[in-house]
Amino acid sequence: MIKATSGASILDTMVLNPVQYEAVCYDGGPQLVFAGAGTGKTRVLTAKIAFLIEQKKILPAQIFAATFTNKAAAEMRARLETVFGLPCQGLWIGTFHSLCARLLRRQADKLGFPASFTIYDSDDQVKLLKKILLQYKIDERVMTPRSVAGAISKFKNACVTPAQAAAREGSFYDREINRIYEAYQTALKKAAALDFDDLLMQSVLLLRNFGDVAAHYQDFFRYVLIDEYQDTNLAQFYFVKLLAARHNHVFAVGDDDQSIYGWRGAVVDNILSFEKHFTGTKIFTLEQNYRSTGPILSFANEAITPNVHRARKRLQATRPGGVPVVVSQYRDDRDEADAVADTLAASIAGACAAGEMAILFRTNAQSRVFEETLRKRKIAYKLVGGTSFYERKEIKDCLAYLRLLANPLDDISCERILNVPPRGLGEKTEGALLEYAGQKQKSLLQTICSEPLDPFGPRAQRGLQDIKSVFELLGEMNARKESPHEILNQMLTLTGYLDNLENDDSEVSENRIENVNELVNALTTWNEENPDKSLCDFLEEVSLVSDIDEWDKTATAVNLMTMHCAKGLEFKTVFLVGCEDGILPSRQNFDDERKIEEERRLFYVGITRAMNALYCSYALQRFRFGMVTPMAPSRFLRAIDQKSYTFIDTSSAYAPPPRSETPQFSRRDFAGPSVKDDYSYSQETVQYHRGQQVLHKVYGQGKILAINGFGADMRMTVLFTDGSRRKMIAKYAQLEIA
DNA sequence: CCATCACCACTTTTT
DNA sequence: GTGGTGATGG
Repeated sequence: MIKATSGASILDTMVLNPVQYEAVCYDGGPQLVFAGAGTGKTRVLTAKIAFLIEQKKILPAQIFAATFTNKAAAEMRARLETVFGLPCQGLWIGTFHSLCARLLRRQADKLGFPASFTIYDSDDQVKLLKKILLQYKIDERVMTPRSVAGAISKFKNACVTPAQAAAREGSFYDREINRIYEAYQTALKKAAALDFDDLLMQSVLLLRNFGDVAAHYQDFFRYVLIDEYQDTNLAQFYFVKLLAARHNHVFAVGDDDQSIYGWRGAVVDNILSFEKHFTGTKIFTLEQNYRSTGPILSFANEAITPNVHRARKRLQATRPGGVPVVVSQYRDDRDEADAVADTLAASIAGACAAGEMAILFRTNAQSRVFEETLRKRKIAYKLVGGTSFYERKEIKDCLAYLRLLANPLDDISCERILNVPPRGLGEKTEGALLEYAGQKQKSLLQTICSEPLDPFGPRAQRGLQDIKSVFELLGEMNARKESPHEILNQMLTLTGYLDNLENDDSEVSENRIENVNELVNALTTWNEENPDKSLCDFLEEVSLVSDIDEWDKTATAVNLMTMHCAKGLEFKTVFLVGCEDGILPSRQNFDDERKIEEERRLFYVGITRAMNALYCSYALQRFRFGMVTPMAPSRFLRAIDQKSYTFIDTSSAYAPPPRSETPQFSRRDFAGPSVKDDYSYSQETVQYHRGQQVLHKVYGQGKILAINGFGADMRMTVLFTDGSRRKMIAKYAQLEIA
């Protein structure tokens, strides 16, 4: 480590190693910084901005810096402002999506959108696609809204417009998709809405199709900085290429080994062939890892080595000492959770604060067992992600009102609130309203507010009149620039939304009331912090928050999140749970070696979050999809030399259960790489047939309704005498023939 | 029109 | 366990 010494500079206060320092101060054109996990990437990026503002005298407003999360952006800005005292007014720093939204709001008219356009999330997207599929009379079994959404997303991530898509050769299915894509884009435009992918694609189209706009921004933005470059997609690449065309100052930071977003269109090739696309590129490689101890790093290096598609590099440990990585085998998911809780409790009582520890898993569904166990043990935890606050029904309802107020063309939001709270506007009225609006060539809300309501029955008229007066009042408030939280409060009163929830005394609605109140609070706070921002700004922020943006590092609770979510974070102690084939790697990626490599990178990302202690674990069976399923240790673990970790098998610590309860598979001790893939099961098969009366030791007598598969994979549905119907795996169910 | 219940299919990761 | 959908009765 050396300290920068060129004159009195902010850089002097930042401890940078020689490569970091060189990367920060280099100013000879495009730069690519390969920054392995824990090598000080954020530090370099922050220092680079400081260098540009302080040394190169670049105006903050002329720097375009794309980060991976809003949180990272906010932290960097705060650091620059408060620690270094640099004015960052106008600095373009944020996620690609929010930066593009900012750009598009300013130039919306060029693309034929109002500046107040709405941002549709995947939920809205699916709703809109459902409507279109219905219109086109396409059977949902042939094409689901989700699959179409995926296809459209693919187009947009590669910046393929409907016209370009239509010009391509393709199967009947492809042509159908193209038709829907075009209809979908038309519908979005009519609703003055953009989806997530549009934010990127339309920004590219803006620069591509409007030479003067492009020239302006190309001239204006002197430097373009991109973090996590390995996770950019084609649209983002085009955008960067266009934006930096004039000054050619591109500063990209990333790590191909941490590319984990291929499934949503990211192209690792963006980083791997950066040099080819930006001539005169200088490459910097950061390999000094300051985060993890030696044992964790060797484990990480070993884990990622099998990947073929990567730029060769190896992280160097700088921290001395360290305890071995622990790999543990458990009987089932509950045992795994219990053991993790034990270790957590011991650590909290000892050396490590709860907030410094994290449980990382592959899928959100895995969080459940841990939540239950931790709650039982009274260990405070914080679940990051899952269904985020803003995706809850009641919150989306409230936001739909606000969105509709900001953009009366948004029919999806209007349909959402039409009968929420219930006001007698059911399916029939909705259909009639849709029809009527179509005739009048207006949006739903416009029709309700400005057309005679005579064609509707008296009941419907009353309901529609309700909506009309609500929006007239809210519209006036908005026009008087009253604060968004007052508008929300007024909405809740006028519509009786809260009253409606209060009348329903179920536990769910109690929770919902709390959530709505939380929304009011959030909006109030936001309003205080951003007195000059509008309702539109709030809605945009809400649409673009990511799960991790909500995360608070200082909280004194154990962190639970997916490995994807944990990217960019670090914890003193990390539990990598559910390291099982079928989960990590996911079964759905078994057939594709490239996807397996991405799963392996995810495993690598998980490992490299750990600073001092890493526990990897797997269970031999776990409760999934409503039944107990046998599991085998992850192939990623099996590929690591057993000398690189300490193995603990707690599954054999149990006293052998009575014979009738013993699962009928041979439980082999895990023995590192020497173990073969044959986690075989004994052939002690019983002949079952449909309609047979059987006896279960917990549920009692029942009848076999259906049998699927055979041998070790046999599953059956059994109807028990208590009326319950259960799916079970034959070899665990231990059914006796009655 | 609305609330309720039974049944279904689905659970990879997310801006 | 979830959540969405469809049939049924109030």
